[in-house]
Amino acid sequence: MQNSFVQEFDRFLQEKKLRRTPERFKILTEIKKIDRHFEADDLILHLQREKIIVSRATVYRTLSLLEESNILRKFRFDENHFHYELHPKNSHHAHLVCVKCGTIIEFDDQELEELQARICREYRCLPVKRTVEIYGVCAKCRKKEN
Amino acid sequence: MQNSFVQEFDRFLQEKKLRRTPERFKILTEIKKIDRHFEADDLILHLQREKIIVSRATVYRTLSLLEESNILRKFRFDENHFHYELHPKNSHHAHLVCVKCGTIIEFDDQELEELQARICREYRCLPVKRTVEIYGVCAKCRKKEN
DNA sequence: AACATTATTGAGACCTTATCTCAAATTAAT
DNA sequence: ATTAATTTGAGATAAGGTCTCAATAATGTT
Ligand SMILES: [Zn+2]
Ligand SMILES: [Zn+2]
Ligand SMILES: [Zn+2]
Ligand SMILES: [Zn+2]
Repeated sequence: MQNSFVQEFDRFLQEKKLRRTPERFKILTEIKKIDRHFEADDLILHLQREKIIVSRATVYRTLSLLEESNILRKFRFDENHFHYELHPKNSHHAHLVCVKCGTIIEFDDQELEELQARICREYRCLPVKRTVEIYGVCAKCRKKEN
Repeated sequence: MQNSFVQEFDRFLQEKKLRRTPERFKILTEIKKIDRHFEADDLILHLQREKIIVSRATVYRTLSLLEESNILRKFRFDENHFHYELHPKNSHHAHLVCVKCGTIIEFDDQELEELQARICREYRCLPVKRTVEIYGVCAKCRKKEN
């Protein structure tokens, strides 16, 4: 089941007549080892630590491909870099982000599914995706403050 | 009523013991002339056209102050620059963004108010703000495609 | 009004993140 | 093995925004 990402990527590359290079698979394999949300820099560090030598350009290019193939989801919180996460199929979710410590809590957003559908119907818009982020001070940080 | 933004900013600056410089007010005045959403670059262009000479650094610094004083709201859509808009008090709204032409449609998100409250209660989180963006292909762009 | 104090400004350097360029290396088809 | 087309890596470049610091200007005090 974890490995299905590799198969999926493989299929994607074949379909698009792109090449199945070792670099691409090494990167995906490393991503699987990282916990849910990560940034490009995290990934580059992980690769370096594992002595997997891949250029920064290739990392970014592969991230794009993984996004295109719906294996990764790309997010932007209030910072100026992106976050990525392995895309759990069929499971849209939204984020609760602590403005103090940066902790990201995920929550299910079934009712947002309906909101999106309704709004798009109303404006005759073809829905593509959505981002829903709530920012606040998490329980831990609130304790610390008091 | 439009002018209340200036008064509000004035009050904010006084309270924070910041200085009420001509630059700051010229920038806010220019912002009021721009339609709803704008980017820093838009603003800088507008100022140049009106021969209002203010440095880029000051524009950015003033934008921060205006955000801090809740006169502006700062957004990031899927691009890598920010959007700003005059913050219509008490009127939260969310955005529907066309992925083809970039058109931004605003919609009311009263029901998201409740979602935010509920989620924050659940995670004992103190809500600060939220961003809700739906991306899709707008009616116009869909027509063009067919 | 002049002074002292402190904040603000502007010009350009700098930073971060990400993308682009192009020659060299690799893949995959024949 | 040969060939054609894609991919890679190193470093240049771009975009967007922030920082630095000397010069300037606002405010409070006399
Ligand atoms: Zn926190
Ligand atoms: Zn997530
Ligand atoms: Zn459109
Ligand atoms: Zn808006």
